[in-house]
Amino acid sequence: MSGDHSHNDSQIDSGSRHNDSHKHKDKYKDKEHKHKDHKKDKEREKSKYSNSEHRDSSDKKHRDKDKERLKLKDGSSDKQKDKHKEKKKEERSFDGKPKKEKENGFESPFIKSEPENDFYHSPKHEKSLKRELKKGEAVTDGKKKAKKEPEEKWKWWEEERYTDGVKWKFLEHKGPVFAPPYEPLPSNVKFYYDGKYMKLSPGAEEVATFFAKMLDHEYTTKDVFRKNFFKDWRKEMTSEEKSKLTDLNKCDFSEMSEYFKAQSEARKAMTKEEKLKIKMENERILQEYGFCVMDNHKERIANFRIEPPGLFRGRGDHPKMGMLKRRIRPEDIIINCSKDSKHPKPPPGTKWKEVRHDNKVTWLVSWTENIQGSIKYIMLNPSSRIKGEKDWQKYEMARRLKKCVDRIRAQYREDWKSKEMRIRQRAVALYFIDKLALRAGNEKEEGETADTVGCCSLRVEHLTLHQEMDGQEYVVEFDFLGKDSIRYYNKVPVEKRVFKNLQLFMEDKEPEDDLFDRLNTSILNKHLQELMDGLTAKVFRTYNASITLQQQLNELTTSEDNVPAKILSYNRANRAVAILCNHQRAPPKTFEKSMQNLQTKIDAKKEQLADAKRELKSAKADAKVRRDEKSKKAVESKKKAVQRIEEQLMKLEVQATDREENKQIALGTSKLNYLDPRISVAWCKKLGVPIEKIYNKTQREKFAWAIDMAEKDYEF
DNA sequence: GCCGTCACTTAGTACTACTCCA
DNA sequence: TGGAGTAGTACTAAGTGACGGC
Repeated sequence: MSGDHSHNDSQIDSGSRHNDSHKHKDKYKDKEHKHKDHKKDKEREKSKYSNSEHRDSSDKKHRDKDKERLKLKDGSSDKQKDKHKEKKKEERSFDGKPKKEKENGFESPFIKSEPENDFYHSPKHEKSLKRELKKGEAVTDGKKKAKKEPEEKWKWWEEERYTDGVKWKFLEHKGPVFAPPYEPLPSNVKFYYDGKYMKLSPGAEEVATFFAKMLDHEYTTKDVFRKNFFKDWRKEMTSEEKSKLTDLNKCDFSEMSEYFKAQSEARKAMTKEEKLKIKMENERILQEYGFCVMDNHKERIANFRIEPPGLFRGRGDHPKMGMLKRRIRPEDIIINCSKDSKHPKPPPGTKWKEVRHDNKVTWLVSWTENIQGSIKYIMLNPSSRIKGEKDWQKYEMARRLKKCVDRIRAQYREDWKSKEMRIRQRAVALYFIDKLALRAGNEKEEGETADTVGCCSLRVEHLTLHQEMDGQEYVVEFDFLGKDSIRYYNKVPVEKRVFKNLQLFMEDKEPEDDLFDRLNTSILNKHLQELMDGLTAKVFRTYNASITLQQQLNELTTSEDNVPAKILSYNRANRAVAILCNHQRAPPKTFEKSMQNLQTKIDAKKEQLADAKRELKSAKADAKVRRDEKSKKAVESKKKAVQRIEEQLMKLEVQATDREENKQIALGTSKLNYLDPRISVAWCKKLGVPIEKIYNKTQREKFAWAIDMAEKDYEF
């Protein structure tokens, strides 16, 4: 962590999703949130796609103990062979100099493309799928798979980038995949109202099945959920149904629920052949709809399926939980592609809402959802050029912050003393964002979402000031619900001046009043913009996460450690970041059981080790008496056995420690979104840890740019 | 300067497919 | 070989922040 950046373990221990209820703010207005139709069409129509256009610390106890243990054996065999090909010595800059103009012949290239496509489209691929299933070979990580990865990947990071907001010049795709139509229930699956069988109309039946599918979920017991569901369900009923079905409590969905459970079981029990058939069909759909062509390159689409209808499941105490998420039809869909591409066709007898050609945006398909009125998009996979460039840019921005963060910190410390309240508030808020990695905290429309806050939207009730606590002075106790209604709980000692300011901000205020009443994210970001070009509140999160990882890796790992020890340390560094960013998860349902199993394994291994040691001892004694070759060999083999078991035991123990420490912490979020991948790549290269130990296949694809460009001496 | 809209990133969870071990 | 446990993936909600109009 940077400088005084510390956080409290209590953050995780007590962290959980909470259902606080809060009073409403006056300033919120009760407005219908509706989106107007898009306006800039004319402008968009003007877009040109000419090719000639420019291309432009609680861990410490464990840590020491485990390290000691792991140091015992250095798996020198684990040392990675230096397989990295020679690369440019200089680190490439994001704004790197333009390379040679690339020729762009944007004729519809769905068919032609990289070698991998040929593979996927060939009968050979189908055969290989079948073979895999037959052999039970994994279509995941591992040696077998590694061979299949195409040799030549497009290195977009070595090419020139577009400027002036142009995202692409050619874009062709097949449009979205719609949710399958509703299949009515078989006649033997019945719905009962007030104990009596009732045949539902298809529309009402479909919505009823959404509820039935969730019957075992806690959601369906919540009043808000039930109320919203029933209200929306009634809208789908015939007038006759409406008059009869007036009380949700009298509705009996149990047969439906049983039917879906049985279906799910049947799916699990399918034969290999049936499963293969489904797999192949999915693969076919993926091949047809899962890729697009963007500027002569075939790119993977992230979410090409339209969200199916169902019941809205908000997070936390969401006022709209249970509402009906309606079915999206072609008439709701806006297609975005280039003029000169082969436009996707709507299903027979239907029309798209609109086909537009806006190359200033990255999305392929969009529609407006009915719950919040927000727009949903189909976009490209994280491994695509368009996402990768943005990611790279994000980390470059964070690195720029690194260069001026001292000046910014000095400035906000100075501002704590300002005569102006708004400046003091801004400075204290920025201090929290920097020190605690809090999110900016945009204002939210009341009644539309769960009551969650970020830094700028903190209320008086979210903080408790302690002049002294647990032997520390000026402690601020935070307790609020952040994004996704994840609880943020932390006790932080702050500087006296911050403490005094907070007292001032809270003076004469009610608990539900804003802590920073003279501040919002727009004001804060405008100020940050003045301090550094492009700086916003969220850059601090990226910066602090990445710098923390780098510092922790330096602190925790040495080249003498063996690979498992290094990985344990990496996970601990990753964990420090996850704690800083408050990335939590619900403990896995099977956690206790799996820990028990692991402990059983450890105990058995210990016994096995004791046995092996005894055998070694007796073999030694035997060899001493006999003094022949045979007994010498026996001693050697027993020694090896002991060694092998010790290694196995160590591995299990490391696994147990790692799992225990990860119980409530989600490492994935920070790894994927906050940690400059070049830090991890450089660390792997420097310490001889295979990159596969840190990043799985998907992650390696996302971070291909970093894996290719970062050398072992890379510094964030 | 405020507000609404839009585009895009970040987030946790549910489900599925795979691995490993008896 | 089958089942339990887990890692990986798909899904989609919930944030951030830019921008334009009034």
